Amino acid sequence: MPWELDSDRPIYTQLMEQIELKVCAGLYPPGGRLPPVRELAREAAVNPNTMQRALAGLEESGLLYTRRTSGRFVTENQDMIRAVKSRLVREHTRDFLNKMGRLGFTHPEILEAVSSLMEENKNE
Amino acid sequence: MPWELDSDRPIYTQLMEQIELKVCAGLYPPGGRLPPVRELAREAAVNPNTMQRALAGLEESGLLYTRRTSGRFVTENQDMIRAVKSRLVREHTRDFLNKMGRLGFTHPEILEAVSSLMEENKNE
DNA sequence: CTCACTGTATTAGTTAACTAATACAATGAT
DNA sequence: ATCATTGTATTAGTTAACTAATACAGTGAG
Repeated sequence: MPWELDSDRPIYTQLMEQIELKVCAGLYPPGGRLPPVRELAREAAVNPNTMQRALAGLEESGLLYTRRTSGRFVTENQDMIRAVKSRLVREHTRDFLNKMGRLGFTHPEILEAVSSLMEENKNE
Repeated sequence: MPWELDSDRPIYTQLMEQIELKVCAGLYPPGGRLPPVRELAREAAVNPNTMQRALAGLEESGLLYTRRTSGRFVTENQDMIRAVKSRLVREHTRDFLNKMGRLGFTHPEILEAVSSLMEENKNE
């Protein structure tokens, strides 16, 4: 299946986010090998150069590393992965609180809104 | 002060969001007149054409309307404004739950994360 | 009437993102 | 040794977003 890509932000940014997410979720386990650039690009329905750029970005941050001719791998450093995950949690939560706050919601009201939407989607 | 603009998404989209937000928050009250395009553009530190595009978008959705030579106004239809606000709340909450879910968080864990970040920022 | 102010339209130019099509070098299996 | 596979680099072309600089038309106050 093609990846969920939004047309209103740079593709390579979204690719970085999605790969980061897959690593945090354990879909690409620590030390594990990723599919080749060309295959990832095909999978995401994206030009290989774009995927290459996304991967290079994640490599810069240390989450991935390359063995020149044998493939690209997830870091074995589980602490780093945990740190990325924590960062994402904080960012998402902070952004959410910020957006709701700007809409005039108080903290208790926010909790209420979250709970009620959870109730609605209990089945998932 | 210049508006909070992110460089990784189209400016006019962000302008639309921010104006929408100001309307929902009552900063631009129902039926009220907005500042002229040129002034809004100056305020946001953006080219007038870009601001014009954003405003045209919001007009298309019905949230704003124009009296050709005397200015641009917020709709008097308070139900529409309430509807927009509800939509935003739902979208933000849904997105947040989705992101946290992908990171492997259960519903109780999400509530916990929100509460704890609220505690941290009680002062705001 | 005149003039400043309103929204709108047009034309041109810049830049970044993305696609496309290759080419190269290193490795490892056969 | 050969050859397919790996990541990487290069060059070119397209498109959308944004800026820039004007020009136009209607309105309302003086």
